[in-house]
Amino acid sequence: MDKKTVTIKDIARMLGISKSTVSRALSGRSDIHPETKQKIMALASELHYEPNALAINLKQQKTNTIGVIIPETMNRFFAHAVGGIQKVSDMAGVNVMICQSNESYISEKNNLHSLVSSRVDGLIVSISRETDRTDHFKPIIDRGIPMVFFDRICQDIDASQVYTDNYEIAFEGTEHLILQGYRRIAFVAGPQHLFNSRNRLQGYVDALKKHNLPVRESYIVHSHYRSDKVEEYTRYLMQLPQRPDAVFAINDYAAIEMMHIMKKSGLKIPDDIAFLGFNNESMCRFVEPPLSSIDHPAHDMGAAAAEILITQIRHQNLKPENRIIKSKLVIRESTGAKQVL
Amino acid sequence: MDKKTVTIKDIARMLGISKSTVSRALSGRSDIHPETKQKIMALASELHYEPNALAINLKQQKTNTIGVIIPETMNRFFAHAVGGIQKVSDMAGVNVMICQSNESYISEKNNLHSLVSSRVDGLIVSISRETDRTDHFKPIIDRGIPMVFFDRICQDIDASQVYTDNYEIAFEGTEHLILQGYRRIAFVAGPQHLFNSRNRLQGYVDALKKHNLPVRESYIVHSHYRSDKVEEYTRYLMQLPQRPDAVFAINDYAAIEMMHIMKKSGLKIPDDIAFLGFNNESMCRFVEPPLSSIDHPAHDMGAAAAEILITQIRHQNLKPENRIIKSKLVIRESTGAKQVL
DNA sequence: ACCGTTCCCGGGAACGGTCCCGTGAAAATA
DNA sequence: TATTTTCACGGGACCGTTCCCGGGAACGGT
Repeated sequence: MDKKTVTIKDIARMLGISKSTVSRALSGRSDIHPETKQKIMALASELHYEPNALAINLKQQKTNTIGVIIPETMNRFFAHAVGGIQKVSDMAGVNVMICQSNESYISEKNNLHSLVSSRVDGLIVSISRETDRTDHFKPIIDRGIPMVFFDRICQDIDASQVYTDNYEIAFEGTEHLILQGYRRIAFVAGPQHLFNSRNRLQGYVDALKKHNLPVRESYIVHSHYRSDKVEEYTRYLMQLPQRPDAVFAINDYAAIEMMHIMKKSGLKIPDDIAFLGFNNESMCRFVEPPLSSIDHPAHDMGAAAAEILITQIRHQNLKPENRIIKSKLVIRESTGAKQVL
Repeated sequence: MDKKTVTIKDIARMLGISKSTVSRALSGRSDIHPETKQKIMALASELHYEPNALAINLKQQKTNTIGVIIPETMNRFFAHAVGGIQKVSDMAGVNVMICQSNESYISEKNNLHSLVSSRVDGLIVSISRETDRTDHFKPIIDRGIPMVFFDRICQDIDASQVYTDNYEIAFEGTEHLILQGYRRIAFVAGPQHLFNSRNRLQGYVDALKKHNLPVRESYIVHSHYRSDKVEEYTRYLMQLPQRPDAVFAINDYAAIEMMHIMKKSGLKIPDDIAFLGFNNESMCRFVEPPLSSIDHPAHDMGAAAAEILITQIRHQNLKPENRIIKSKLVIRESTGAKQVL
């Protein structure tokens, strides 16, 4: 019934010894008589002693904790990336603090300050869709705090980056649609200040060019990653004079919802129109028809980011590393060959 | 290029004043000359001073942070619950540290100690599927640290609880199937040491009894929440001499995968067999046919848990509160009326 | 008997803040 | 002018640890 939390000093007092000795016993250092250690350990566990991490971290000048800032925890891609981060961190015995920016620049900045204030040993960041500058990261990197960006990276900054071969895979996906016989391929793009989105769009454009297909502005939809706009731009695409016969969407959610709307309007998939998504969410397998998608290695990216960060924390002054994780095109029925009329 | 992090003492030295004064300026207290304050603030922002949260929290004996332990961040239910927690916490200006137990008792215990060591002001917990005892929570509650359990709650402990009306909604769901004409209703149950799972199963059983239907053990599958067993028990149910004509599954993932397997085997849904899930995941709308489900108010539960916890932190010694959040049956085509032969 | 080691342990500064208390000067009041 | 009040700031203990340093006891070797 003692509301007071027990400290090392309490244990010392109760045992009539100094706090130095207690500290030695609890932190498993040498220079301690086995019997004394035994007594200390026994009392500590009896009193449910919990070391004060704040005091330890303050004294040690490190927290054994890494900070993670992602746009959204509810987004499956980031949830899986966090899974990868956690897995690697757990094995290395480091703690993880997760913050979400809710796709807001202000929140991202607040999270950043909060984590730095908590003296995390390093940071893993995937920037928000609003973030179009990097001045908030600069002073932190200058301070020597290791930092790794992943997926939504920041090119113009001197830090490690983990990302996928967006250009190549977008090219490959588009080419797949072309080879299946589709010619009027629409593209649902992400925010163009993001490195990823730009690269994906470029991959799409270049694949069209390679096959001498026209690049029509009207076929490129700017979704800004907003799920509440899907219906709007789906209707837009459907009522174009030359309706697209394929859609390459920035993520599976958009693709699935578009597919659903078009199906209800009587279009046959993949005969009338094909769909290709991004992320390879588990539900791709279960929708009708199963959705082809780009397998975006979220878990591996998170794991890679954590690996790089932890080695950078352990070995000072390593130079930034860029690591590219390969994506994979997963073909299902939604991009089955176009019906030849 | 100064690797050293700047402290309050550095600022004091550079300005030729005492650290007390600097502290007063930065923490926005009174008793400070405006001009002095101005100078301090200017230098602080120039040097990118970041207060050391460890030192502050150590001195203040509180961290303004709550700890959250959930089984899995990748699980959409918990991801949404965390969303609710974050929302309420953000508005109240408190930080959130999230840990996942990976459905393991050991990890849960480690997370708990880690958070208590970090001196969180309170805890929100949803226990792992392995956790069948509560002795690790007791000493923490005795210490006076506020704690709120949600969804996967711990009945035999003197702490606040937030959960849904599992019994009632399972009853209602089962009754819905019966009223639609289904008679041989299988149930995919969760681990029976969990309060929720027991209540849901009981609701199912009582609904059958109310309508004078037999409760057959062979129709009750124990999934232990393991997604890798779905195919196995689906096959089991399909080859029963009296194949079920409806399945009430513990979650949507299981329901959707079962539906997929049965469809491939040529069964018609909902004519041959109906499906009812749990959680109302977004993909329920997009599968074929759309899956009826129980809308489990994840976000609201998280928000409620955070609300209760924060008021308990702010006002000492409140008595534990139990809050029940209502679930809702969402009817779609997968439980359309049974074909009358 | 003396000295060097080894083994345990205690004292106390330090980590970076907060906050109580004290104090000198200026301002207000008598 | 003398006294009180206000204002602005400094000194220093404290939060709970770690860790360096120093020292006494026991012990072995000469």
